[in-house]
Amino acid sequence: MRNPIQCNQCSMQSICVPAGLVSSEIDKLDKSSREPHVYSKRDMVYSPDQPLHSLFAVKSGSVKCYTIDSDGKQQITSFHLTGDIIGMESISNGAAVTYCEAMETSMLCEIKLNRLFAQNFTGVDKNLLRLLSHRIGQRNTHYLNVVNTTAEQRVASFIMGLSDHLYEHGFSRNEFKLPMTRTDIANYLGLAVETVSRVFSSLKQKDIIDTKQSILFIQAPAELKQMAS
Amino acid sequence: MRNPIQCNQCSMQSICVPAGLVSSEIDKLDKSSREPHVYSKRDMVYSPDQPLHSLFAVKSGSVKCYTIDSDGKQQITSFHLTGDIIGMESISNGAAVTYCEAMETSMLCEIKLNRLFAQNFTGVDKNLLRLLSHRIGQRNTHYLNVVNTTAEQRVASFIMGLSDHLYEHGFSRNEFKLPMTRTDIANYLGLAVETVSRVFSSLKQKDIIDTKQSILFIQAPAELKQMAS
DNA sequence: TAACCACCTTGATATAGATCAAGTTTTATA
DNA sequence: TATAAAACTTGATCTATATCAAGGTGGTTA
Repeated sequence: MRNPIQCNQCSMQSICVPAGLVSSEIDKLDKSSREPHVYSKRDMVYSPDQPLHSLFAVKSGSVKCYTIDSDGKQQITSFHLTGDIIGMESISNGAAVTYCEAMETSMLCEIKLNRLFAQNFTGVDKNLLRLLSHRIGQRNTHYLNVVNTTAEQRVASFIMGLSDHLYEHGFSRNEFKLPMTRTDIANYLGLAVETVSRVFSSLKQKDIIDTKQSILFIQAPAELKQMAS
Repeated sequence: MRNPIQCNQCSMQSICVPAGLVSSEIDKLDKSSREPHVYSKRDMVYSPDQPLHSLFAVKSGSVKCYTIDSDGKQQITSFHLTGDIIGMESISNGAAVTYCEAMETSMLCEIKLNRLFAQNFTGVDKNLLRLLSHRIGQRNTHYLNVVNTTAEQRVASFIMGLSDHLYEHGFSRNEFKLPMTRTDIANYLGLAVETVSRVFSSLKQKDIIDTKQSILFIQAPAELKQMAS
């Protein structure tokens, strides 16, 4: 692709794993690690059991990770937006464990693990360790949001989570595009689509949020946070 | 404590993080890292926000990790038995994020992170990374077991999970002690105690399991596995 | 051994959210 | 731009599991 953003100019430097590298070392990364790959909506980044010895950094766009059980039912385990690193659960066995699919046109950088493991790339391991540790915490948080909570709490917490993430990555906190369908949100939160739709309607009626197409406006962030608690 | 088992004789060598160390390096571990600490029932291993720069290996017994939300409600996030390493989610910020409490008399080894990070302990980082990656996968699995599943599926899957874990650590696959109460199981699975009790009764009536005090017998492993699917 | 207490079980009832159904709006495609 | 398909919404009904209630069991301590 033309005009790729170099790692040392990338907005993701602080979160991307190669951040532990000094500038001179970035040149040692091979081309596929330096340049983002473009995925169109519904393109698959990886599939279960596929050998995988890389992480991927989401430079732009969004992806969803999901499993498909024995009777063909999809279960979404995570959504990832700009600034996320994905594929961490594959390190332990060198193979993908979920499907990972682009929800819209997205750019992802591949980060090859053998490069990170090379001895001369000091400081990376510790960074990477923190990243994985943080992800374990995030998985726990999502679990806590789904177990023993009402539909309204789950949806409120989901929206707040997106809002916080986007804000941390320089986007608006109270106005953003929802890249996933209601069906996907419902699946992710363990609810029926109809229930999610009803919660959205109810939040709109209370003037806590508003929507225009896929744009979401948070009108009463404090109330929403309260609900999410 | 008298007669501690040395790391190089420990049954947990293959899973414990210091496994990456050669024998001569084990002597470099300080005393607290070499000798297990004994916890009695209800003793706290760590509490939220407490500075934590160690992992803990469960050499024997069992612990539960839980959070307490703003209105005082406990939510169990994980149970850990012999062979588990705990505290991984604390690496990212150097502080515990949950309570960790012994469910019975238990022995835990403290593994200090700064020892693992020391350069001369090569091979450890990669091991540790695999361990964390595996834990992310486990968290996903637990989430999948709780979201969009029936009470019977959750309980069946929970029992199978325990059975598999114990078998992997040299214990009987079909006869073992449940160290946690029904209330704790219910909380962990996002169910009411009464529901868990009813599922146990129903499984007993179908001759799939049996119980005698806190001992659980799996009489029809195949059927149970089928239910768990 | 008694007696207390935590834990467990079973039954009756209530309810949050699933499912079923039908229409509306938005998005994609020719 | 027209048309089809996908996504979303709202209403009616059903159901799995929560909640409420009460009794039973086993384990611990004096």
